[in-house]
Amino acid sequence: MTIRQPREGGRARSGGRPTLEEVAARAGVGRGTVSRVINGSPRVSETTRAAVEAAVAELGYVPNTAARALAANRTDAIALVVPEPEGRFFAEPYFSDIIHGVGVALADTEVQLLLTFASKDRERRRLAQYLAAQRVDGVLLVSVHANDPLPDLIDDLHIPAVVSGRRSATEPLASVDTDNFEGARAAIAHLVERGRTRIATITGILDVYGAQRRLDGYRAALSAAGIEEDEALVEPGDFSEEGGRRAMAELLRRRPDLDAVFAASDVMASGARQILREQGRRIPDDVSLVGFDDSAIARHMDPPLTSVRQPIEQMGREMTRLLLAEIAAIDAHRPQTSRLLSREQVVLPTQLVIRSSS
Amino acid sequence: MTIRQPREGGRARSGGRPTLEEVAARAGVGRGTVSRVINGSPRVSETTRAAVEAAVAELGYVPNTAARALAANRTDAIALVVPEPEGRFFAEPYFSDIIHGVGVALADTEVQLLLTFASKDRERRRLAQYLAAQRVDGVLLVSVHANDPLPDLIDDLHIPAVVSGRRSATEPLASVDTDNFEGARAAIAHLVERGRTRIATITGILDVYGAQRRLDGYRAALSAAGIEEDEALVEPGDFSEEGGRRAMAELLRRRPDLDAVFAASDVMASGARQILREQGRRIPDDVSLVGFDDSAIARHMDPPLTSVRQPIEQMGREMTRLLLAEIAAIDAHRPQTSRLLSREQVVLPTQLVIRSSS
DNA sequence: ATCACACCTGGGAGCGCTCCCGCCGTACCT
DNA sequence: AGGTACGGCGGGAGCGCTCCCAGGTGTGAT
Repeated sequence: MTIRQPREGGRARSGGRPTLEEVAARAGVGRGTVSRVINGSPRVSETTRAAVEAAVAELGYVPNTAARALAANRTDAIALVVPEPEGRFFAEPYFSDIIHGVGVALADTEVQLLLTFASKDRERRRLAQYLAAQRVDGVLLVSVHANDPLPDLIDDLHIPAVVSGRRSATEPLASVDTDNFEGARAAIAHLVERGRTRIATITGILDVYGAQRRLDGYRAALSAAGIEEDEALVEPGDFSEEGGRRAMAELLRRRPDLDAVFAASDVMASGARQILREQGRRIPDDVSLVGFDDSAIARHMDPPLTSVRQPIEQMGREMTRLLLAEIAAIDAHRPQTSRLLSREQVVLPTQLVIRSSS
Repeated sequence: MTIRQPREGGRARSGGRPTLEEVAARAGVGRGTVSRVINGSPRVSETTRAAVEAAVAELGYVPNTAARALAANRTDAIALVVPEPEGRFFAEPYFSDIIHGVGVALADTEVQLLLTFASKDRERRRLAQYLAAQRVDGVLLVSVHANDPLPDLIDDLHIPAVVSGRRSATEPLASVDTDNFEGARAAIAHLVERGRTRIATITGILDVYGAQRRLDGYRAALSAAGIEEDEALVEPGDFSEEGGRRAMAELLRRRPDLDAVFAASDVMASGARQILREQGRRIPDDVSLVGFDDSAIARHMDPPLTSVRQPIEQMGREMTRLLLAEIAAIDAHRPQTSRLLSREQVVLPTQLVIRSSS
């Protein structure tokens, strides 16, 4: 007969960290009780709780997340998935604000945020694997294009998810979006009020639903003002500065008499401004310029840019709130209960910030 | 006698994902064999391997990371800890490049990168908890100040860690750094060569070791050139644009006759340039300007900025390489083996990129 | 034909936790 | 006094995996 040696508690790295059982022994209680204290269950007497807490403090006990995840089937982590290359991620203040909002919403929870990039196809596949391996309880998806298969894939995996910016009018996932239509409409109405009549627009990438909605708002406002549409005044951009320059040059070529430009992003407005300057147009005397996002660029532009503010940080907060709610809902569900997830669609208002460019 | 119902496989969320056991049954082999195949062990016959792989594919099996982490005591994840507020993180191209390098080094591993911010004290504590909970196998620390307790804390936890930028000449942790001294020395030597003699410097935050080294290099180069030191030509900045402006103004006030400025970062150089312009100094005719980092700012400045390039992406790669090596080393160690971690110190060379500002 | 040895393989034990069943004791009712 | 709740608690079972031992099978040497 062979006596098996106990396995030496995993790898050397475990470094002899205390376990639940050790805390229980120290406090003179059972494992279950310690677990209840750790998880804040009310079904523990005050005295016992105090004893356990003392033992936890003395031993410097920290629950092992892997064990907890395995036993409870939850990870207390959510992922923010960015389907863009790192470069763009860092370039756009948008992401910084979103993350900040998420951070705020997570501040008084125990939930950890993971950042994941998934621009290339290979990374996509890895991400799918990652999610299937149940490493997170839910997913926040930002900057999703209309034809991106990722959201549906995530949905198929039955992983709670919230997207920022609907992909279409009938977004099947829970989403948080800003009122792009109304924001654009207000911007144009403002230009009309200023007496502008030949108002051009540089659109975003139109397979992004929000960009499409901004264009819709532009059109609606013109028609409401009784101004006839003119396709020569609409030029697609790609949300980049270079795209803004290109589109602006093209618009000026086609309609040298334009008297206002609505760019679907501040970055594009900045590009447009360069071209206007180069061609000797004064802003706002000759041409009014309005952007979208109200980013730092808008405030620092010369002249300061009128822009449509999106409450991006709030979007981050809302997304997180929705996601945590979805996760909680699933947790509460027993299999027999019918699955009526909210799939809430939140639309946040925009606000026109008027500066001297218009 | 009561028959206990089996526990229904955790929560509803588990969504009936296949387990190792199910794959084993399907392939007609034992658990151990499937595990070996999944982990690429060579001790499996070709036929068996094929059968298992088929079963894995059919069932769409993905190993559960929590279970694996618990059993093997490793998570296959590392954390990049940024002890700065999100804002600065996004503002500095530095981080973007580091992350890119890390991504490259991780590309053909199964290791996942987590991004963590820990600027405020509260976040620090949470981070410590997080790390103690063994959620990552190791930590990359960037942008560490000399007096930051975080690294030592992490070291006490016996978690493998690599810092970017030593905190002192005798950094106890493994580290990757650039040769700040030599970079600064070369920049000054270049200015001397250009015939400049009254060379000022705007330093970084001097409790950052790298900033101190740049100042040391500045001094060494001057003394090597036989130029007498003049403390009126040294003004501390804080790595910000505003700090650069402030320091430049102060330098011009004290020494209106200066003929060159070496700024310890491109951002500060950009601030300095504004003040030089405002005061009517021509660059480089009246004053030569040199920066540090060779960031995008340097290339886009008017005139383009001479700057010391740091191989930041390579730093990210090196850091990751060191960290993975440390983790592997610990993994291989049995407790009885003495702990001789390398604690390697890598110093990467810098390169002076000469443009028209000098 | 026998033995030694390699190579594969199955499955027990255990990682540290959560969940839940059922026991114990006390307080309250009849 | 006995019965009945109920809050508090202990500990068994199990989450899905890895590790490792022992056993089986096949090969080549004796």
